[in-house]
Amino acid sequence: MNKKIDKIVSLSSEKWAEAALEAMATHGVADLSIESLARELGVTKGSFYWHFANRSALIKAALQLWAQRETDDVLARVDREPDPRTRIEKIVEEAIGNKRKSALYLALAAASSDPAIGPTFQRVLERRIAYLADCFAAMGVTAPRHRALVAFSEYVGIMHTLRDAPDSVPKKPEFEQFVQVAIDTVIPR
Amino acid sequence: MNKKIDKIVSLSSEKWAEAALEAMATHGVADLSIESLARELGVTKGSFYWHFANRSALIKAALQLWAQRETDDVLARVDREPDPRTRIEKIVEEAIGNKRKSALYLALAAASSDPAIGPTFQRVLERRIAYLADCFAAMGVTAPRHRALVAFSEYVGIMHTLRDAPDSVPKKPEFEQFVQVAIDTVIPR
DNA sequence: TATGCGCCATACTGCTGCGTATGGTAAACT
DNA sequence: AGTTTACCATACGCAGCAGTATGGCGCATA
Repeated sequence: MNKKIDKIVSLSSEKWAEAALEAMATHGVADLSIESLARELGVTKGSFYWHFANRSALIKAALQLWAQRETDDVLARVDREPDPRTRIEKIVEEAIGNKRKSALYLALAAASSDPAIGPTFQRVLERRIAYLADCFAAMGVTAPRHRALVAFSEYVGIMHTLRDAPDSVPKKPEFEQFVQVAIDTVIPR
Repeated sequence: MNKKIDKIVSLSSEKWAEAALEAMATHGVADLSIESLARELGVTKGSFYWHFANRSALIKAALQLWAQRETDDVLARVDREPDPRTRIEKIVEEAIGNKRKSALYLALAAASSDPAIGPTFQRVLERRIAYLADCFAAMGVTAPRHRALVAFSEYVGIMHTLRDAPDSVPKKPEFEQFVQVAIDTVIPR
């Protein structure tokens, strides 16, 4: 019942959750196994089942960690920007550039039918879409909610295309033009 | 070495491939198991391993079947339309409306790291993107290839959003407006 | 110093699913 | 009629993984 002890426990379980996020980003949620995680962490299953009740609990904890870091932090950072249009551009840039974040997002999305993931994941999506809708509303565009849905879908789709058809996407110098076209289609002048 | 025998063999293996597509669309590629497929088909594994060498061969066959039906047939049907803009609209409508096709596409995409899927899947994507680019080029828009990438990504993203955040997408009457906004952002007036 | 507890290792059970080996059956062929 | 062949069932070995039971070690506290 000590404060110090609690901290140690949470840190250790967070270590498991972090490793789970890493594994899910690289191999997918379905291939996430306790024993392989333990091997990577240099421990055994005995450690895991002390910190978590079962596999589902680990996934929930990892998902919670992801929701906090990814959505809360990003939106808090972007929200310091006063201009709504610049805010959207910042989100797009942050999303497209980070390959690990994209892989993790797509891995979680692929497992959205999992009851341990679906509901929370859905809430995160709604939160992001609502934020985009607020940005569009602040810009005074028509049908901000619909535009937000389109913008978010386009962002997800670009991650998808970059992963599944990288050879079809132009490289370095031309890539910036492609991103610009994508932004221009979503954000009205 | 009879023609009739060959036909029977191919039909039987095609039956397996069809069932595999159905299972992948509903439960994902990772959860595709030979034994559960056999149960659904009312046979046992003995049948499967006579038609296919292993699980990977089944996935390849199913993927081949999907590539033919989905891409070849769709593009051939759409290509009868003379107006390029109408062609794109038809593709979008066909894509968004069909829930099963979307589920199957996203399931295959989620397993694109599988060597039995990745290369073929990538070629299909390039083919679709190239077709869209041709449509845009026929319309005389600027940067048709970039626009094609944006349009395809948006199409994939909408499937994603519909699956993972259905409550965030407007229903029946308002849904059409949303689709119209999506089309308007991609196709210039 | 003894005792409790946080943390982890070891060793097991049980299940699922891939692949194989082998036998059986019905129809086609000789 | 005998033989081949296409097709499928049965039975098995094997591996990976979830979850449990139990023991051990170090450190703090009493």
